[in-house]
Amino acid sequence: MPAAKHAQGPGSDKQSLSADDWAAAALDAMAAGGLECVAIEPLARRLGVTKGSFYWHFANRDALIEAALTRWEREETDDIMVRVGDATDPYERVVRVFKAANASYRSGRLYLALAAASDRPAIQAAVRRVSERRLAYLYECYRALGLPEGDARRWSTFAYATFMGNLQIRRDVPEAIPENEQFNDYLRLMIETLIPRAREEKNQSTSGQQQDPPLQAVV
Amino acid sequence: MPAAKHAQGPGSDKQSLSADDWAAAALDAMAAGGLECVAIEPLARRLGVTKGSFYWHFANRDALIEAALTRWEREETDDIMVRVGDATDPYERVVRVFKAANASYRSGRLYLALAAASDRPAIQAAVRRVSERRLAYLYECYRALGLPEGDARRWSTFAYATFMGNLQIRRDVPEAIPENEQFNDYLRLMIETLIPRAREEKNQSTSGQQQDPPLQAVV
DNA sequence: TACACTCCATACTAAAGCGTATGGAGCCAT
DNA sequence: ATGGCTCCATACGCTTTAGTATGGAGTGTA
Repeated sequence: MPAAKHAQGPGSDKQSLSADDWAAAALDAMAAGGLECVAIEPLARRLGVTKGSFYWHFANRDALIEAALTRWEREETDDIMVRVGDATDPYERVVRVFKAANASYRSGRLYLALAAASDRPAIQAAVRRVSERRLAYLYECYRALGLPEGDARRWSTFAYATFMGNLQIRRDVPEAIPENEQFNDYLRLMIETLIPRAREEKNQSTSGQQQDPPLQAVV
Repeated sequence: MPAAKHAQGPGSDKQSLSADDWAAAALDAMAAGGLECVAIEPLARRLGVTKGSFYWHFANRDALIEAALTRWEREETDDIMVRVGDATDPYERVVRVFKAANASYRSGRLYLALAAASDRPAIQAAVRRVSERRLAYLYECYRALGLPEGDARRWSTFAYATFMGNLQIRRDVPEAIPENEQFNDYLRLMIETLIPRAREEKNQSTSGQQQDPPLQAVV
């Protein structure tokens, strides 16, 4: 199960855990059961080693959490870059962000688990940085769509809130989120409602869901 | 600090904790620091007693959590009833729900803390019931606004996602939520966007925030 | 006065988790 | 082959917490 890739060793790449393996395992445990599940001995059992391994790679539990947060922030940034890709059209960028936000289960659960650790300042700071980065990205998209500062600020916050709320609903009441074709209708409603340009160009009705070009499923 | 109201005792109402006092303290700890903060000895210290008191009122920690959940569900129901009040107009009802969702700090933190305890089936079930109840209420509001089933389903889920996301943003990135008059603009944008009747009757522009009747602040 | 009941304090056990100390197996160099 | 380095196992101590056992102060009742 462990990736077992050596970090600085030149030759040997057999069975030898790296610090990053521990960080990855910590994130997995975090996404599965929250911060309290990031315990050293259970993680060691999951990795097939004992505490002796952990305390060679890390000074203490906080160091592990720190490393996991660093890895998480990098994952999040890479994720956005990959999913948004090379889209230059701001409308297309927001659409892709929207689809991405509803696509990855693990990413959503991880964010919610980390954000719930409100008593850890380091975690709180990382969560804040990630959210601020996303909000700033959305804000720039709305600016590029031609909205003035105030409107862009409001629309981007509005849109981000809807992203986050969908994550929450999907975790807490999964059956409330439509599936398959129903989900496409739901996604289209949010996209058309939350991107002003879409509303201006495509229709002027209030529900508009039958004559628009279909969006392909994202899951 | 403890309310010290006797439950079944006829005469004495001096210093004597009831089970509900423990449940209330558990919810407070939950809202402040999550489920892991619901520990018996710390709670006892906060209440000015020892574990002996706790294990007289409850069989074990799970029983306390169960009682706290019951109290929470009742609080949530009462809260909605009180805040929505006697409004019969569905538009007004949704507006009030929206304002209420952004009004109570503690309620939002409590929901997020409970929903983060994904490893406790009892908590997960209570969170699901509360969310389903809110979603059903919103759905009926949108139905009363004249929307067909599919549209009402999508709009109510959309709106609820936005509620929840705003709670999350307010906890994780507080400065991202506008304040004072800026907040009123933000609130108005969401309300007008998320309630079809408002968009139909009031304006056809895309941002519309300067000539509408002002909404009073809710905080 | 004797008894019972309510509510809580104190003193334990057991388990889980963090952290430390130490040694040891494998490998590489000289 | 000897020493040194990397990575980990084992054993221990410490703290926190759940849970139990027991007794005791206060109050009411016969």
